[in-house]
Amino acid sequence: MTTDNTRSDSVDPASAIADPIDAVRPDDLRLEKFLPYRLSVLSNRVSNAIADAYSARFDLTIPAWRVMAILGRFSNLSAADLVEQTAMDKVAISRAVSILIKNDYITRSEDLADRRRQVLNLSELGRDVYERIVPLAQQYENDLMGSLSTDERQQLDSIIEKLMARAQDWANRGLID
Amino acid sequence: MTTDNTRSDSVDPASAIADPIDAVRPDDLRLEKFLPYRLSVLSNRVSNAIADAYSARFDLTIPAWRVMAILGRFSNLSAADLVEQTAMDKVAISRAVSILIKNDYITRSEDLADRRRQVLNLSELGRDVYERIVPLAQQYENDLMGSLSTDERQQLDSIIEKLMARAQDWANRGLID
DNA sequence: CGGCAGTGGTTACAATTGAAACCAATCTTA
DNA sequence: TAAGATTGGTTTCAATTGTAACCACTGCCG
Repeated sequence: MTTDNTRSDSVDPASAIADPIDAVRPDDLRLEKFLPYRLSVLSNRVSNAIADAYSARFDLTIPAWRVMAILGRFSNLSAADLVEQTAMDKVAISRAVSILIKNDYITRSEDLADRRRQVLNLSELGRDVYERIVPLAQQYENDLMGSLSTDERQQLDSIIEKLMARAQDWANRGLID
Repeated sequence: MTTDNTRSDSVDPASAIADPIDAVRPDDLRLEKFLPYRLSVLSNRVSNAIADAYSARFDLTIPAWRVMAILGRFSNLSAADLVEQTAMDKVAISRAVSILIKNDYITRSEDLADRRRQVLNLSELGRDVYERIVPLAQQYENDLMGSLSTDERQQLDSIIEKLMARAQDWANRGLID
């Protein structure tokens, strides 16, 4: 029996004549309007759909795909470079790289100048796969963007930048308190 | 040595005089412009910041907080009702509920009409905590929204709805192929 | 009624993720 | 050039999450 909570059980009798709008707790939080919640649901839906597509077609996880996406554009990167470019942490990179090597999608070679570093590149097979994934990814992107007007696409772009910057502040300066 | 991949190694000599713009592979994918990636990074940053705040102050995970947020507004819900309202699956709900009960934030009672169902409500303690979390959540929301103009807030709202609907389509109709 | 399909919810187990410890190589500085 | 600090990357172990199987109960149909 889903019932709205009214204030009836906690309201002070003296204010019982208050405006009816008060019948809904003024500072309840509507989860479905709460931005962090909505972002999370949206992002999960999108990511899950795409993850399914990649794994079905190429046996790739999203982290592994991200690494491929970067290595498709830039060559001779180290794992640390990938950390910079992907917003993933080094453990995730390490795991993605080891999967990709097992699949022969990328190659790893020592950096003779600094023997801690490993130099990563797409293999030929990896390049082939990359060239087949990119259109698929773009198809998803286009399909999403297709639900927006040209104006909305620009708006979204700039809105995301602003929100990202704000959330980044939180991480840097410490949280709101 | 981070080097841009140019087409120099794969370009056909006959087209070497092509427009210089062609020096960047035309169908590379720029991860940092790719909407699913950006959504994921943004959502994770926001969620992590908030999760830290909730867990530090109230020992609550995000799933548990979502359950509280719903129970703060609606009473006498079953776990199945929560599934409907939160976009979480029933296992996640079950786990969140058991944590909340352990914390004495919610109460669980049998539904005599249907003995499979459990009726969930905030406890008094839970209501107190709820009333302290809501302002915190709103502070995060306001802080995020504070980086946007009034117009942008409306735009974002409608853009999210559209993207959500599209992503929902993917889940329903099966993926793009 | 008796059987069986469907619902509400939990449990068990595997896969994924995160944090910290760790190893190896390099850099710094005395 | 030896000692400690730093960097690059992997491993280990615990916590979180996802999937499937499961149990208990209800509701339907013969």
